Amino acid sequence: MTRYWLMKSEPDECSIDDAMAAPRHTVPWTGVRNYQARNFMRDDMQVGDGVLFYHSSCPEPGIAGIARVASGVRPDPTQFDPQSPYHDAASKPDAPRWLLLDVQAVRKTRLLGLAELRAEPALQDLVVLKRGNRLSITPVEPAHWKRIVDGLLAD
DNA sequence: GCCAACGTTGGC
DNA sequence: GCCAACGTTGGC
Repeated sequence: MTRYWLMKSEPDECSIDDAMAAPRHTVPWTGVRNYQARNFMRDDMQVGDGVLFYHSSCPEPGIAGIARVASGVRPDPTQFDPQSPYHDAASKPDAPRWLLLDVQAVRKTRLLGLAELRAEPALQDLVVLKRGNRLSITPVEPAHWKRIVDGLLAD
């Protein structure tokens, strides 16, 4: 249904450069530990959907690239790995709690920082700009996608 | 490091 | 089911 998404990644863990350097520019989106974000992946995201690749918890937070959804969901193996910071002892292999999908980077863009996004009147309702937003995956309205990809990033 | 905002947990 | 306590997120 929805065709566009914004996905947050901490660049220390997986930056747009890391994704572009990966085989087929594709990385497994590990570490989602929020039910709403998981349900987006499981129920709503489809191969080919557009993704705004967002860098969070870093010196320059903002949109750093364009990507696409490249697979359906499968269990996130890090939940079963005791060494992983994403380990979830309550999740059992026969009933995995957490899922991931593949994200394929399309291109790195100039950094569209938060201040620039907030300064754009057409983007006032972009979910990631809302106060207190903590969801790591959020839907993006087609008009917002167009404003960002065909507008701000088209220079 | 601070702190606002939010999700989760657990006692009742 | 309520809600206080707690942990986490994430910008600054």
